[in-house]
Amino acid sequence: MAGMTNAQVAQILEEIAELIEIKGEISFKVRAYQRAAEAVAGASHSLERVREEKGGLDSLPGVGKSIAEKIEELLDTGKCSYHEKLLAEIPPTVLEMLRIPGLGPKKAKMLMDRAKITTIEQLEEVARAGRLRKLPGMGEKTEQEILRGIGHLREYSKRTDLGLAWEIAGNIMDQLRASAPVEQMEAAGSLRRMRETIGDIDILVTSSDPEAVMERFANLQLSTEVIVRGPTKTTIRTAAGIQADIRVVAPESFGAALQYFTGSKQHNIKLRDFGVRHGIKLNEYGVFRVKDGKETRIGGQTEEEMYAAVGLPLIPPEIREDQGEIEAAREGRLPQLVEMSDVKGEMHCHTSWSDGHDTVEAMARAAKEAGYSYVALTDHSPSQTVANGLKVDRLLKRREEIEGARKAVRGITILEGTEVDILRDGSLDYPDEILSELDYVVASVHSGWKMSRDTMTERIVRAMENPWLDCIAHPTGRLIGQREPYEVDVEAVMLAAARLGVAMEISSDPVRLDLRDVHARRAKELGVKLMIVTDAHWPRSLSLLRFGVATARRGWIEASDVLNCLPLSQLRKRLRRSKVKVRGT
DNA sequence: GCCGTTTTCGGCCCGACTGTTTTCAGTCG
Repeated sequence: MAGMTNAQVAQILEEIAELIEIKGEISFKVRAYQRAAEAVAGASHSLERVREEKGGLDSLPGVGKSIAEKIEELLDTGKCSYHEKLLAEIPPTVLEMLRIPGLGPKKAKMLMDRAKITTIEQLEEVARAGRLRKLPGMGEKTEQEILRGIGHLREYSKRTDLGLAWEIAGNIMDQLRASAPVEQMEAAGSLRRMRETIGDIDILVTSSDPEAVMERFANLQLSTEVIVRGPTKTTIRTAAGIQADIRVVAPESFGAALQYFTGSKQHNIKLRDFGVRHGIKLNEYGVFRVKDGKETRIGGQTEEEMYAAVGLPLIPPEIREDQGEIEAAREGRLPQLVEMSDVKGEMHCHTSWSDGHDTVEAMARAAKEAGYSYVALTDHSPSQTVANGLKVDRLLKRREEIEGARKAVRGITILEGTEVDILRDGSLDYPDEILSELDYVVASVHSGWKMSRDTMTERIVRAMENPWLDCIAHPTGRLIGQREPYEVDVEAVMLAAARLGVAMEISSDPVRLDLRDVHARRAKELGVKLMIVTDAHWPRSLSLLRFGVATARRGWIEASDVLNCLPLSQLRKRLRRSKVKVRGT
């Protein structure tokens, strides 16, 4: 049993694409592997399940006979002989060289063939010696660009998390609005789709004076380097490392450009392909009817026009990932995605009784100001000594304070909750009689991360069998860019949640986003109800909700799938504990 | 290598910018 994850298989397919691109295979073959890699990475089932139960591997879009065979080999043996054969010709260090901005497959091949350069270190040495410029297609500027690119790669090799990218983009747009002649302005790209990490920030504007906008953008305070400076496009590197692009487009093309630059690439390819079949051409300037070789412009000012031209309703940016959204739009079954305003209460936050930074009353007031009608205070349980977890005596003292706050803060219901630890053996960190007295119990793993996959899965499922457990918090424990998820069979946990009526969280913290988008989508299929929460440790973190809602939207989640979109009375009836009480009394 | 409302063969999205070029290839999104 090789036990490869979808992500691992996707990475190998992606590597095959890069390797054959360096070899000089036709671009369509390269794209076929890239497309297959994306389909695998975005699949909502494990590849094993797709193979056994879901119509076979070649049912994935972009996966045919040949690639399906390679995936089978990977699943069965953990290796792919084609991949290994390619790696014997092109060392993996050459793939690392492709990460250098401005260095693509063609130059990599030339470097390998003409100068025996196969590592970043060799490349750096040759460039520093001023010998790179003597190679064909290279010059002094390319040499410098490559040296800069190597430096940058070392400094900032990772994508930026959604939270930071959102902040920087907001900052840039605020400054431009205040000091440049911009009219319409929107961030496009993966930021608009709210992906969990962002490669770079894309901003689109309309302006009567593009040059002034370019100039202002290039000179923003957070710009550390101007990488491209054209009449309608400028790219800067920001102090945080992430690059930002701005493009000025004509007002009549704003919708077309926004659609185009929002992507995803695969969504756009499919949409264009769909357009071509209807005699419609879409590009970043507009949408055109093509007849007898002549093009007539029929729209482009708004995104709605772009989609309408091919007979589709507007598809929300978060689901433009070529994961069935175009087909759904065509058949009139696009989901009505959950919105911020649908969320009626916060169901996971902390106070200064454990590791939060503010009092019960302050958190309640903050939740009320955020527009909520209820808030569950879920401080940690005793095992979380580092987080000042509450032993039973302090839990009871907190209860008194909550009762006081209920009188002091009107207009919001304060729920007495806990985030109880799931101990190593799967038991919970409070006795049942205590858990039964609370309004709400969310449980999570905070210790013993390095268990085997099976043991961890059993541990969590066992915890869920406790009838007082209402919800599982941040189910995979990952911290994006900092800590890998613990080994756990998410599918098995979700199946247990469906069986037992336990809800699962989407944690909105942009470092967590856990459950992630594809898991949320699968949870919905299985009938698992979700909670979108912030896990706030101080009042201002309540605003992180937007990232959790975005993640839910990326998972095709509707308000009816989310328990804390319900009014409190209905929420209470849907909590797992309500069923215990009915049976028990 | 994949795919099918024109197709089981012959297509496959397309434009901007840059650098190194004497007219265009490579990279990027």
